[in-house]
Amino acid sequence: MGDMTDDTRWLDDGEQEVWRAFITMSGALNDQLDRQLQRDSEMPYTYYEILVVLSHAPDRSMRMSELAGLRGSSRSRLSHAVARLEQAGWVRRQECPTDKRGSLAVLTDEGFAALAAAAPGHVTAVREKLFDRLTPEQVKALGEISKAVLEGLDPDKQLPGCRETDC
Amino acid sequence: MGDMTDDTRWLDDGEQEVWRAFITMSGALNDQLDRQLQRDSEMPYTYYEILVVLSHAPDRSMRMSELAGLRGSSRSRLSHAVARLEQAGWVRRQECPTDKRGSLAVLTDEGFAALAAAAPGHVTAVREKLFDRLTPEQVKALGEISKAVLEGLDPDKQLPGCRETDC
DNA sequence: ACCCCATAGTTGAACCCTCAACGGTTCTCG
DNA sequence: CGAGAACCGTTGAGGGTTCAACTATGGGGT
Repeated sequence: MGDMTDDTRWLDDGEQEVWRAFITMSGALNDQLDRQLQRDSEMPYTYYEILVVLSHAPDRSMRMSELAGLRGSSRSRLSHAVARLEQAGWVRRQECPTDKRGSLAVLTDEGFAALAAAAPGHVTAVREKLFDRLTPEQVKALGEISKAVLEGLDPDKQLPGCRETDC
Repeated sequence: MGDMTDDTRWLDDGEQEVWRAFITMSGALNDQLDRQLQRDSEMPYTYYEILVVLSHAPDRSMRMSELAGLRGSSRSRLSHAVARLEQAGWVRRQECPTDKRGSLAVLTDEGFAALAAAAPGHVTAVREKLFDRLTPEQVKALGEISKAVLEGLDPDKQLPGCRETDC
């Protein structure tokens, strides 16, 4: 900052082109998936992801903290989100039996139904907008690229395990 | 919806893995770049992009609409953003001489200075978090993948031309 | 036991974005 | 020329996220 020499390694033309293409693509993709869910199922993408994770958890319930960590979300954000989902009737809170500080978020039957209704449209959108546009080699490359970048990101936003069917 | 048959083409295991890796990576990357800018330069990433575009425009000024279209942003969003940037002293509004409906957003000297101060840290972060983690082949592949996906997205979120130096 | 600190979760304010509605201007076309 | 349509930009409300407190409980270490 107080140094006049510019030792910044600027992006060359090719890198800039890739960077702009990538950032525009990921932003627009996110945007359109979010709008699709909001329009067809009245929920933002981040809430959909919460419901997905809960639907796969034992008893369809999970500690708030674990749920937050699993999606790289802050505790505060999750707390607000669950408050909203609770008000929609899709999730309810339950106190944790083993830790009086804790809360469990539990997916209700209505929540499960809402998720089941939302999933096909969402998956179809993901397929149409992403997978259908790429060759199998590109899909493979995208996976490897994503994992490589993910390993270099600061906190533990690592990939949480998710062996499930309708992410 | 009223159809009981499930003709949804669900994602197979490999696709799910790629999808989760990609969506996690792009979200976390965006998040960390945004935090870096907010922390070091007191501006969100989207505002940084506005300043970048303005800095390359003739007279460092541009019509609101053009500015919005260039970054796939809504008019409303841009209007709010420019209001904020104006209040920070980085942009000022000026009425358009040829169209009484129009406004020009003009980058001030303070705005240019703020951008110049923010750019090195931002570019360094992009390089460290993205390009340094990938091989040249992967960078090339990422560019092609991004463009292929972009071509399949609904509205005209196409890549606006940007032959510039510090995006 | 006790104190100290770490942890779980919540809250409220500030900020950014979206959506729908609006006033003002330009365009088009009969 | 004179509607009516299309366009430019703004506004305000509502919702989501962040950040910095704050409460309350749990877990050591002495």
